[in-house]
Parts: sequence; C-alpha cells; structure tokens
Amino acid sequence: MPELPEVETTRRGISPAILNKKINDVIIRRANLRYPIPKIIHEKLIAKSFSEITRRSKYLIFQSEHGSMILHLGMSGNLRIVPKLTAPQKHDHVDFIFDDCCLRYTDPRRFGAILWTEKNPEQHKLLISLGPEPLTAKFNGAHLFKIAQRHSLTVKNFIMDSKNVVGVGNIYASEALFLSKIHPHQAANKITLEQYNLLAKMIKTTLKKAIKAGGTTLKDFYQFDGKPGYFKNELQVYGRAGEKCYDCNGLIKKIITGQRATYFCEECQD
DNA sequence: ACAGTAACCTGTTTGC
DNA sequence: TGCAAACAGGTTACTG
Repeated sequence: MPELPEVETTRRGISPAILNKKINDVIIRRANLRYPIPKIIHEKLIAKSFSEITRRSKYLIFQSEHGSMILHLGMSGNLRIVPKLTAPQKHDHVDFIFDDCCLRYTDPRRFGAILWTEKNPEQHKLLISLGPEPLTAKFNGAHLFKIAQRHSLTVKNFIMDSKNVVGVGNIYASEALFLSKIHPHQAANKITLEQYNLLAKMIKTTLKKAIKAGGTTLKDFYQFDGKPGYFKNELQVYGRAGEKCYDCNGLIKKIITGQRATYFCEECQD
C-alpha cells in the first residue's frame, strides 16, 4: 500500500485542486470496500465543499460542513485528479465531481475504506487507539524504549504496530532498521535506549525523504497527477534480495517476519 | 494482555 | 504455453 509518505503525498497533491470547491456530485459505483461506504455521504456532501484535508496515520480526513469523511487507501488504493467525464475503469469505485475536475478513488483490492462521522474524527473507533505520529516530537527513542519493555516480539513487528507508532509500513520498517544497524528479528525488549534513539531518528529521516520524493512506487501507487513516486530509487534494502549492500558490499537477505517480507544486510545489522 | 494467524480481494509474477 | 500457487505497500478479528 500506500504507506505514510504516499498518503501524505496524496494529501498535498489533491488539496489545492479541490479545497473549498463545490461538490456537484458523488458517484459511488461500488460501495463494498473493506467496510461498506455509507450511503449518507452522498446527501451530506452534495453542494458542500471540503475545507481541509488532514492526515492521521494513513487515514485522510476530509473536513466538510456537516462532518468528516475518513478515507483509507488500504493496500492498493489511489486518489487522483482527473478531467471531468474521464471514462471510469474497472476499479474506479468513487468519483467526487467538481466544476473543473474529478477526484477519483481507485482500488483494485478493495482493502481501502471511506467512512463518515459527525463527531471529532480523532475519536472515531479506527483512530482512537493509534500511537503517536512519527514526524512529531512526541515520537522519540524514549517513547519506543519505554513501551518496548513489555514486548518480546521482533523489533520489526513492534515498530509496524500502529499502537506504538503509526505510519511505519513494511517498506520503511526495513529501511529504518537498516539505517539503524538493527537486525529486524531482534526482540523489541532487548534493544537499548541508544538504539531506539537512533531508530526513531531514522524512521523520521526515511519518512521525510520519501515524502520529498513523492513516495515509493512499487507497482500500484501513483501520485494525484498520475506520476509515480521516486523513492524506490533510494531504497537501501527493500526489494534488493541477492544484491550488494551499498554500505559494506555484503549480501542483502530476504526473510519472513510475521508473514511479511523483510530485507536486511547480514553484515551491517545485528 | 499478548503473540501469532487468518481474513478481507484482485492482479501479477513465479514455478512446475 | 498453461495453469496453479505464491505474493503484494494494510489492518482487523479471531485464536490459543
């Protein structure tokens, strides 16, 4: 999926094209995403506008007059600005029609979600127990170290758990661990405070760089204007099994951690 | 309470 | 070439 940098790239990309513009229509071609899209969004949004798009974790929150639309891109979701009357393709499930353009939601695997709430969206069931945002001061090595003391699972799974810190998906978890020289299979409660300080720093650095590059396009992700994200060129270990480490020339290995592919350098990380 | 696993769904790649 | 299995960026719900 879109991990945090891809979601943030999308937010920045679509905002100027649609904010404060009248929504003429909401076309739902297929409502059965991860959760059914509530029918009510149609009447709640028609003739209204989005005043702001914010991001919490990998959720985009579209602020509107009568409430908030919460949108998650899931594994293969994608929001793009397309010209009005662009013919929909097979997986183009939802269109938001404006005077001069259309915001289109595409999602082949349909793991994404579009929800509606009239309360504070941060209090929504899906958002309420999320951990700190990685790019804020609240997230640091001391925070990770403290909660890690009661977790014996692998450090990779630990940083991918959204209760501990949000927005660190499979790609950036491998990348940040490589930059911190920590083996992904180390137990979370065996990592020192110094290591967590470095890891927190590397998570921030990696995510910021990826946002600058417009995210990582492996296959499905495209920015709002259809361009791919360019961070793939900067990946140090992800997807490089069998190739040489840029740092030490050692071999990059692929292992499975909690059913997910994990890449690391055997020489650099222990 | 926690760790591990299955499930949601479709498309593409890999291997026999 | 054909077909089936494996795999893919996320998250929740269930199991033990």
